[in-house]
Amino acid sequence: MTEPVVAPGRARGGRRDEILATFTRHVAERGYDRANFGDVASELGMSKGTIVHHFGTKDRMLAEVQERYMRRRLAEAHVLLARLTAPEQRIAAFVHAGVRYSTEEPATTVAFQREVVRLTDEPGMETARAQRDAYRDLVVAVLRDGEADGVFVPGDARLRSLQMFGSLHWMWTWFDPAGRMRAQDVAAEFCRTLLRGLGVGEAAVVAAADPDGPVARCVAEVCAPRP
Amino acid sequence: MTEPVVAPGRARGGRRDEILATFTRHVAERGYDRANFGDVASELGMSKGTIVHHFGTKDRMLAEVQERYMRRRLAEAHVLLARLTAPEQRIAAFVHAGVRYSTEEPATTVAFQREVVRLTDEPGMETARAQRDAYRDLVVAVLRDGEADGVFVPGDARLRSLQMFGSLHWMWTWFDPAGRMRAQDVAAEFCRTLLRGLGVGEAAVVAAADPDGPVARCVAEVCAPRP
DNA sequence: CTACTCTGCCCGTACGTGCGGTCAGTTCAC
DNA sequence: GTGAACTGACCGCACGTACGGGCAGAGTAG
Repeated sequence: MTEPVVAPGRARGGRRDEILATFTRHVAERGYDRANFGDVASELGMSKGTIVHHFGTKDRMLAEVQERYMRRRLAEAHVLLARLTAPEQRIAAFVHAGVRYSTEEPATTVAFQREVVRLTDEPGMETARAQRDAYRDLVVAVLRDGEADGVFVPGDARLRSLQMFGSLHWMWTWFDPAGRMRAQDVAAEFCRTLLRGLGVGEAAVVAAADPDGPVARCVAEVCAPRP
Repeated sequence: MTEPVVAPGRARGGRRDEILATFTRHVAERGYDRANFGDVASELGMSKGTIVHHFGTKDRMLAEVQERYMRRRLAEAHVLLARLTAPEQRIAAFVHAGVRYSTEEPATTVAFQREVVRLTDEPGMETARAQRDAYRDLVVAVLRDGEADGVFVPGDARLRSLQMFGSLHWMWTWFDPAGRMRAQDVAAEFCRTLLRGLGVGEAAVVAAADPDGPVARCVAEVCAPRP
């Protein structure tokens, strides 16, 4: 699950990343409130104090998880937007990417989605909230552009983005990466229903949703686990 | 916010309902883990012991919240299915009803949606889980029927139901019943995108999604706050 | 090379607090 | 009398975090 970071013994940055990864997994499994330093520390064979030394408080640890996650997602989103230009392809890419994360980095994704609500009010989450809003704005802009181009039927772009994010963010409650259903097939089905719902023609829908099509391949390249 | 139940003093069933309502609101606002007996009790001007006397444990309180909520939703769903027969109308009714709850009973709805995940594993939640599954099965059945009738384009009915529930269950993170946006308009937009995505013809889509149309009116009657 | 110091990583413990739940006992309606 | 509603004091525990110190490696003066 957690790849060996650098080498045994003293790794660059110490065990900081290791702590963060384990904490993330615990948040994913039990939620933030029930995740605690003691369990993380004992699982890693270290002291609670070590965690405090590296991160200070629990809040900040969660904030760091969220910020790291959103930073990667934002970076990838910009690359995808640069490579794909058709509105329906761009939307499809967001969906494929959103679903893909659930298998690629299940722990981080679930941890993020479980605790997004803390972005809205909790102090210290301003950065992560801004990142999340920026991401949503990217999607809204694509929906507006597509609408202006006549690719999507007129409608409320913000509501549509929320409808789309809802489907994706809810996945953590039912999707099992180890289950029978493949992530790509979920993405394809979601894409088809969504794009068709936006008024995209059937041929373009099928092409953009295809789990082996150009959009999905592009997403696979961009979102590949970093080397 | 909380309507005066019966009369001051000794109400039928004691203050049990009052406790449950306040607890529900606290769960909606802070989540289950951060909701505690002390705050509920002091807000109601009673002792913690009273709450324990009525409900035993915190788990059971949550279970009762979930079960009451799902019981009402299931009852209404059956009425709606009896009154509406066209697949696209039935799906639209589920969406309208789902959105409507967010304004009609914000506390209960948010409390339920925030903590649905506990239905999957936590013991003592079997009843609520069964109710939730039954509800989802109703939707899946409608999707399958519509598919068989040729109203919906072929696809994975279970995935589609999850896509739909995702959009609705996510609402608690962004929808503000007191905000500018009306629930009915959210429902209309969601309906339009979803039904169109299922392959329903444009005329039927517009009719079923109309916030003042027959489907919405039917839902309003059935889901009216009980007298 | 040696000795000394500085610094960042890490440990173990202890403290304070908040919370779920218990219990013995009181009040009150019937 | 009987039983339900209710109280308030109390317990035990889990958890976040503060704190003091240990230890190894880098830098530096001699």
